[in-house]
Amino acid sequence: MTTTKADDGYLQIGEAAERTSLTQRTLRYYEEKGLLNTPTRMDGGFRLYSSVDLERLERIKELKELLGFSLADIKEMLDAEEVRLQIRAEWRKDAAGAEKAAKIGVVREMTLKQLSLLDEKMAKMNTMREQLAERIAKYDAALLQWAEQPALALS
Amino acid sequence: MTTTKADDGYLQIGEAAERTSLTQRTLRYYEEKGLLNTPTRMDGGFRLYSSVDLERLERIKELKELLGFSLADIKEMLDAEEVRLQIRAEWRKDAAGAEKAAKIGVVREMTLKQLSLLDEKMAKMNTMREQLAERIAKYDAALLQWAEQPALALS
DNA sequence: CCGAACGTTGACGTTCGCGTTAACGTTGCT
DNA sequence: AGCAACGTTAACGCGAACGTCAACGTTCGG
Repeated sequence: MTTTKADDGYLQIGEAAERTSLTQRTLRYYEEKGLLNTPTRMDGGFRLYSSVDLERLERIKELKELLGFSLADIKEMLDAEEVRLQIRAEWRKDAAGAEKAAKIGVVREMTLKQLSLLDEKMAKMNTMREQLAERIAKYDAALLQWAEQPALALS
Repeated sequence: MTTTKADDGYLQIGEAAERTSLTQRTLRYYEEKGLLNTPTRMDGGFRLYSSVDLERLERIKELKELLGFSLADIKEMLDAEEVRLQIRAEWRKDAAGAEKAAKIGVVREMTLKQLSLLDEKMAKMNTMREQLAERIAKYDAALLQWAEQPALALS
C-alpha cells in the first residue's frame, strides 16, 4: 500500500470545505460561477481540490468578506491573476518579446486599478477611524470628569 | 413671495434621491427598514428630507459600500449613534449622573467594537496592499529590463 | 380649474449567494 | 457482495436589497 488511493495532497469536497470553512454547496457554486477552474475529478466524478485551489478559495473569502466585493467582481480579479500565471508559464517557452511585454502591461494596469481601489477604501476607512477615535476620547474625558468630580454641571 | 412654499432647505424625495445618488425606492426602503426616522411630511403626505437626513444617507452609503455591512448591521450602528445624540440632548436636562455614565459606557463599548472591527479590516487590507505593490514592482522591473536589453533570456 | 410633473402606497418581480432536499452514483471496508 | 459514508446533479427555497409596475393622490403653473 503506497498511498492507498488518490491521496496525493488532493482533497475531496468534504475536507476542502472544512479546511476553508466554507460549505460544499459554496464550493460547487463558486465552481459553477467560474471562480474555480473545474477541479480535477476522480474516475467516479468526485471533485479533487489541490492546495492551489484552496489558496484560491482563501483569496476569494478575503476579497468577499474583507472588501465586500461581489463574486462577479472577484471573478474578474482572479481572471486577471490567471493571466498573470499564464505569463509566468510562457515566460521562457518562446521569445516573442513585445507580445509578452504588452500582456504584462495589461496585468500591471489591472493590478494598479485594484491598488488604487484599495487605497481609496483605506483612506475613507481611515477618516472613519479618526472619527471613532475622537468620539471615544470624548467619552473617556466625560467619564473621567464624572469619576473625579461627581457634581459638576457645566464648565 | 418669500420662499414660495416649503422650500426651507427641505427636499422632497426626487431631489433627495438625486443628491445622494440613490433611488427613491431605496430611500423609502431604508425608511421602511428603520434606517431613517420617518422624515417630516408635507400636508399632502410628501416626504421632506432635511440636511440631517441627507448626511445620514451618506453615512449609510459609506458603511454599506465601503465596509460591506448589511443594512441590519448599519441600523444597529446608527441606533447607537442615536443614543449618543440623545445623551447630548439630555446632557443638561437633569443630573441623574450614574445613569448617564452607564449609558455613555454602553455607547463607548459599541464605538470601541466598531473601531477594532475597522482596525482588523484595515490591517488585512494593508497586507493585501503590500502584495499588490510587490507585484507591480516586479512588473516594472520586468518591463524595464526588456526596454533596455530586448534579447535577454535568463539571469 | 385643468393638466403635467411629482409623490404615495401596495404588491409582485429580480438578482445574488447560497441552504436544503431528493434521487441517485461511488468509494472503501469488511 | 453488502453497506455506510461520501459524493453528484437538479431543482426548489430563502432573505436581502432593491426594481418595477399599477392605481391613485398632490402640487403648482398657466
